[in-house]
Amino acid sequence: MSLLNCEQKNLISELIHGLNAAKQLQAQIGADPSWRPSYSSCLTTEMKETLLHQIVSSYEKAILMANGSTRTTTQHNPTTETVATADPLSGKVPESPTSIAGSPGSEDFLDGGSKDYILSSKKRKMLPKWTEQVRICPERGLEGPHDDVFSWRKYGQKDILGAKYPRSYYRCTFRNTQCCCATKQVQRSDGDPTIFEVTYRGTHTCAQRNQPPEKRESKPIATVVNSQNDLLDNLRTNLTVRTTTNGIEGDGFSFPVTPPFYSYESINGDFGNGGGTFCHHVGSSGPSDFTGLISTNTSTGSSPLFDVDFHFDPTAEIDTTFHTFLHDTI
DNA sequence: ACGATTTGACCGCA
DNA sequence: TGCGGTCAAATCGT
Repeated sequence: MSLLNCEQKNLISELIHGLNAAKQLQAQIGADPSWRPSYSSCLTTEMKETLLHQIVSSYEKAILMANGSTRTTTQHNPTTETVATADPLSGKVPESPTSIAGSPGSEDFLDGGSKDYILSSKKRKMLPKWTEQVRICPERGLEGPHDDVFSWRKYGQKDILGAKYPRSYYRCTFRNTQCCCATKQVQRSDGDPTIFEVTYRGTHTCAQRNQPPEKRESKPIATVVNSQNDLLDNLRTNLTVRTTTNGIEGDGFSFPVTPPFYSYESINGDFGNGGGTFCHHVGSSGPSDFTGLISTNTSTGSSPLFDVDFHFDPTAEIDTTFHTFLHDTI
């Protein structure tokens, strides 16, 4: 498989990941009671907000991947933090998560043994990194936040200086078989033992995320109370969606920087300054169709990443909107 | 037998 | 040189 095709595959996977989160949210709002009924009993408002965040994260990662796949150079940034703040189109662009993680077929994974470790040691620093604070449900016990939908394999544990609890290291179960180099670190909070800080590195390139959640090994016992993704936050800030109707350019909008990302508001197309909502309420008379160009703000102008035919229904729920995006862009 | 976990050792970086 | 991250052999569980 070529690198490009692999990145396209990952892009689709990312979008599907978001779709699955949207479906879970759909179940929570009662639109689809058949979706994981056992899961709903443990969900709180915070968890629903988390699902919303997963949707926007997948959406943003997909955009970032699409941006990365359009470039032919393999410029590396020295640190993850630099990646998070780089201008996606200025030439100082970060590797897309897919490229950073190393696609199957890239030189990272053609090497084995100690050489792979030596190489990955440097490249690991360039992996996208974000941290979530996960609170375990007391009724499920204190065995740890093994709640996310991916299958992880523990490969180490360390006592951390100044920390009351040891830090556990996990990698994707399919690291070897599917060249998925996603890792996570889990450490229990000193202050509140019911809270685990989970630091993720790299995005999953394995097939896990393509599977419906009920088919994965999943123990939904935790509630994410806060999450941060520096890379995607910056991308969100720099994103603007330009809209046109019948070739006439309309008001653009940006993605909100602070939650609620998806709360629906009737703001009649005012999405300026990043303070609007994702759902574009074109008017009060009903559903409207228009074409959206997703681009990034740069000093040298914007380059469209997608030509997207949106169909926004002002009465629709967010998952419908995201679903529409998936169907219209792939 | 095979996969997952544990744990001491090793390595790179600040 | 100490700390964090990872390796890999030993051990455990199914």
